[in-house]
Amino acid sequence: MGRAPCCDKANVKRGPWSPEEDAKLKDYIENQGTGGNWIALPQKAGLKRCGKSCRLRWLNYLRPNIKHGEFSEDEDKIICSLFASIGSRWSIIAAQLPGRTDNDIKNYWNTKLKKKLMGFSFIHSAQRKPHQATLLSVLQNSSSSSSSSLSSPLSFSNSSNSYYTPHGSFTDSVSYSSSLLSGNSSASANSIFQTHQESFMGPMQNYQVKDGVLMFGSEASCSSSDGSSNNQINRVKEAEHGNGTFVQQIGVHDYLYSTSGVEEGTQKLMVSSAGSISGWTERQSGLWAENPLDYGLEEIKQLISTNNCNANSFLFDENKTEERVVYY
DNA sequence: AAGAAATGCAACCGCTTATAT
DNA sequence: TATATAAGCGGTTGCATTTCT
Repeated sequence: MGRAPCCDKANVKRGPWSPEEDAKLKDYIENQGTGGNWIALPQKAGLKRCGKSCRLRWLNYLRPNIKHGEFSEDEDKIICSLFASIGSRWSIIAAQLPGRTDNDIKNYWNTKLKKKLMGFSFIHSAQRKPHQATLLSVLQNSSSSSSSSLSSPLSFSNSSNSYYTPHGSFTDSVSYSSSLLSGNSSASANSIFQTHQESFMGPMQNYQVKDGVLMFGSEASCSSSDGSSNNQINRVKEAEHGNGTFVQQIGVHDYLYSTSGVEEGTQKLMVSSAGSISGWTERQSGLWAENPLDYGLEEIKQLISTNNCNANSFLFDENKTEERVVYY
């Protein structure tokens, strides 16, 4: 037996919202708030809508500071890089782009950004080896404007000995991740990561999935060759230390997290199966490979195609043969 | 100019997760 | 601890608009 529907679908209006409905919802929420109960809200606000529909309308369209319109190059970079690291976790990606909604980003990715990336690949595929085209260069070259420094909360680099380092507003997600890291595993995220692990070759060899945690780098290389010590890595433990910091134990190694920023050492990126991203200070050097997120275009393409592997909606429609000729 | 195809995006659906009881 | 319910989320759909033939 399935769960009860959230509303009586026969008695709720569906489809596009009218300006009058928008005004009613906006007025009500601005004056009364949501009251923490979306299900009851439409009746109170005098709307013949499902609570879920109201919530969606508010979050995606009516709430203040929503940014509509063109995405900037910096936003493109953030979206692509995060997609490459965590997949289609749109809400997490949206959290790094103030004013953007997950729905907006999802639509933008599906309709434009994917094509932008792949279109670049089409242009350059005859000029360079696939793995030489990093994500960064793709984005930079696909833009007429070249920005040397980014104002985004993420920094990017395609040089050696550099990292994709969460900082600035990204530290927000550290505290966010601390809750997610506590064992909520997402099957879909796991499967995505595992699929990626199988799919990625070359530059992406330097990460692995361990007990639901995607780990960039070459941790396996520090394990004993017989693999026995791998078992020690499998358990993730964490302990709150107050004042915004906590220590996470991954097998035999401890990592210090801080909501106030990374204090010392080398910043690293970890993505848990729940999709959280954390920067941390590595206490023990030599565990991780460099450039964990210096994704090549091929990896992005693989990722895109893997995410759509069972769908007719692969990046390019089967009927659109022009692009397919390039890649297959 | 008209019809077809492609595109973009708002909204819906249903599953998962979080929370209250 | 188990169960019920609401919220959150990502995938998908449907329709209006734009572009192509």
